[in-house]
Amino acid sequence: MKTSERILESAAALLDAGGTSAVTLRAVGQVSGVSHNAPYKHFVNRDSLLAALATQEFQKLAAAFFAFGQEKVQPLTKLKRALQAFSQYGRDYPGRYQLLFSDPDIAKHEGALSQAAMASFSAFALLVAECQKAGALPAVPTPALAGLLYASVHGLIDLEASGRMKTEKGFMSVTEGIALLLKVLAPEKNEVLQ
Amino acid sequence: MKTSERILESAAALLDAGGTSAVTLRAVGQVSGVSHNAPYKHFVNRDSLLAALATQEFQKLAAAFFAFGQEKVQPLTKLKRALQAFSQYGRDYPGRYQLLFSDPDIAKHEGALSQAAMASFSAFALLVAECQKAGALPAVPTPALAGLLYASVHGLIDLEASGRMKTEKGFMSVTEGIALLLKVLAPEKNEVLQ
DNA sequence: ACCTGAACACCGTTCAAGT
DNA sequence: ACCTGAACACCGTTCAAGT
Repeated sequence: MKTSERILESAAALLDAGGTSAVTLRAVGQVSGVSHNAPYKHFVNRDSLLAALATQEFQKLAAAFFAFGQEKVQPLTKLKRALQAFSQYGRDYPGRYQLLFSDPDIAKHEGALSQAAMASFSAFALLVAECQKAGALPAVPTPALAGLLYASVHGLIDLEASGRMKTEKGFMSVTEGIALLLKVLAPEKNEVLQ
Repeated sequence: MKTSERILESAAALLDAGGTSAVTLRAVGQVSGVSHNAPYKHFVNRDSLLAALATQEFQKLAAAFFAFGQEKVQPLTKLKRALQAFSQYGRDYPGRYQLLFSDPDIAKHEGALSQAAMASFSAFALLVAECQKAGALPAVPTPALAGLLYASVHGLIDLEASGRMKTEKGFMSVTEGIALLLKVLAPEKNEVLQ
């Protein structure tokens, strides 16, 4: 395994274990079995290392969305599975999820990272478009509908993780939120919601 | 003006100008006209200073939501104004917004901060409940519906800021997203959407 | 080509001392 | 009670040197 791959792997592990502040070049070096500035031989600096990691993760996400599109099931089932996998990713890899979707420094990057992020959203939008064609989602502009779904699920994941939706009376889970959203979005409510 | 207030004000300014990493105690001290460790006389450490700032901001947000509830207009108009103000806050004070809703270290805090965050969401949920009573929103459980709305708007703000919803074909604005969500949520679609 | 170790500037935090 | 300045450990980054 190449050193650069080991460095990315170490960074991902540290990120999920202790958040972005735990990803110090010294810790990355130690976990990877190299010195604290060996990473500079593979990435221009710490920020660039994190950007490379984010790019890789966005590519995985796009591939996962694409794979759901290939399954031989109803379009709405594909979309539900994709949404489920999306929220599961946020739960399993909170550090990486935060890096991809809520890190302002990472968000500034153009080029490969931005391209990979766009590709992820485009792959997701394809699933939405397919549902619309099948009449399972309303015939509004696809980018708007896909954006709303993407944003809502992200918001649910983010707020669930931060506990910002708790009240005295109750709170909301990501799964419930997605179910409610799909329910209100269904053109024929009684048919789609079992 | 008390030193502790000046410190919080300086921290807020630095936060919006350069993100959380720009809020160093040395910079806060300099902007406040005190030494780099005077903050320790008012807050136990840097994290606690940021938590105090977040608490203050959540209280402002809760007060703003409450104020919209007092206006003499239709319930749905109150809600729309509140959502509009919410997204405007995210645009005007990106650093503070990120601190309140997407900072994992801040999210861990219990006590006053957690209480203030819950109070903000509760105040928002009241506006949603009023819309439901007036028949302007569906009669599903209020925490679920309020949570979905809160999460969706947060997701739209967050993804718009990070540019994660762009595609080759188009992208989505917060305002459009809110409008679309309220449109699909309206029980009598034709009536509510003008 | 890839890596190491020393060095530098910066930061959070602690501590002794000042009014 | 409130503040300051020195000091310490840690971090990103640079640089000269090693294979």
